[in-house]
Amino acid sequence: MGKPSFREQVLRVREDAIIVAVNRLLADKGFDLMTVDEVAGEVGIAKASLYKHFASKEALAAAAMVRLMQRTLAQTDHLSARSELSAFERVQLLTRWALEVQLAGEMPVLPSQNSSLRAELTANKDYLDGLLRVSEALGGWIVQAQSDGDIDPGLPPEVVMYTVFARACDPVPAFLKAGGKYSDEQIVQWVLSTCMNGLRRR
Amino acid sequence: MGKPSFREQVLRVREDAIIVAVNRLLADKGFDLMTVDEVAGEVGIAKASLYKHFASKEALAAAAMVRLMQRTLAQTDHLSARSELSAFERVQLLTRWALEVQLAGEMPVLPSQNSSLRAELTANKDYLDGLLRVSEALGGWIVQAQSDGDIDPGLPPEVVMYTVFARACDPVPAFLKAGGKYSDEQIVQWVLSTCMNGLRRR
DNA sequence: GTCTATAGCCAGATAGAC
DNA sequence: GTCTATCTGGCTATAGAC
Repeated sequence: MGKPSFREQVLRVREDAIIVAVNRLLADKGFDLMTVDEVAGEVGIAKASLYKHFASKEALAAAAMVRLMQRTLAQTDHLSARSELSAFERVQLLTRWALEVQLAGEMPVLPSQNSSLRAELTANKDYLDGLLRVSEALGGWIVQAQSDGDIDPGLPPEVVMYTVFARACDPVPAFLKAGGKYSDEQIVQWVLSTCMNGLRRR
Repeated sequence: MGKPSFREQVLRVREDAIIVAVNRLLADKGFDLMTVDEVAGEVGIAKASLYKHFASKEALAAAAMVRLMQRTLAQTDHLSARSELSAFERVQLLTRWALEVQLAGEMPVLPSQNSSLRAELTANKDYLDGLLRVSEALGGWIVQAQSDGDIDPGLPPEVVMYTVFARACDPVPAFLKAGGKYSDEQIVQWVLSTCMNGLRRR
């Protein structure tokens, strides 16, 4: 475990640039319409060079998803550290963050049906590890919010968790944004409140 | 406008079979992963014969969307005719119907980014007409439910409408179904209640 | 209108020189 | 590791016989 050489650092920076480009293209056009040529063009290297870093198009997408998981985990840790927040507020702020990322055009979206993609993700240890840790933190908040009386205790925690996760690919914000009539903040508030009010104890 | 000949009726039945197959495949794999060969195989005719009925893969998908719109419109008319229902109940029952169609694996889903597909749909008079009529009916119910005090009057009707439409492609039901722990009816109830409670006046 | 056979194209992946 | 040039496979769409 010696310190990375200068050459290794350059490589790392280039791979980061690739992943950022993939992330943006996935958010913009989705997996199927994104071509490897576009990724190479965006980064400014030849397609063959891309394949020296990542073995396949699926591997590119998986790398973007790993990055998303790391960002999500960082946000989760940040919210956990804010001791003044209730569990419900943590759930709400994580959902808000996801909506903001989506409206900023930085939320990669994958087709849930593609099996080769699923195989790549379920074989990716970094992705699974990040997903697990996010789920554990969010699941803990949900259970706490239910015992606090903020979230309906009649809902299984996993239903609440999926509902929150699903906000990351909710088509409503993009539709409202396309209409051009409302600010991003206004859109976030409406979608967030309708989501969270639906989970509240009645 | 003479009555259709036997030959024309046979053709019509065959085209219906094609559209049903396309609908199922779209629900199952989505537009990009669906191949025209699969459609032909499902119907049991040669691919070239398909192209005598529909000019392109996009036209196939558009036909499936027209069928969906017609089904939705029929459901809308049916709910309008039930005079014992409140506007809010009509909104709720239409949403429930969409969730049930989705869980039955009959909800075709198209990539919203694909531009050739968008062009095909926005050029299709039957589709646009159906969409308009559904929107008018649903929009009327929403405004009525707001003045009845059932739906939050602070939400623009279009926000409510998009939120309802979005249930048709909500990933949460499929996730819960994949878990295998709950019945379809239980899943529908949870997703429906969290959605509608989020729209309610508080 | 139905079929078989094939054209044409595009995108993922690779060969091989540097 | 980067490049140019190329291979390969699969998919949409069509030609042409019946």
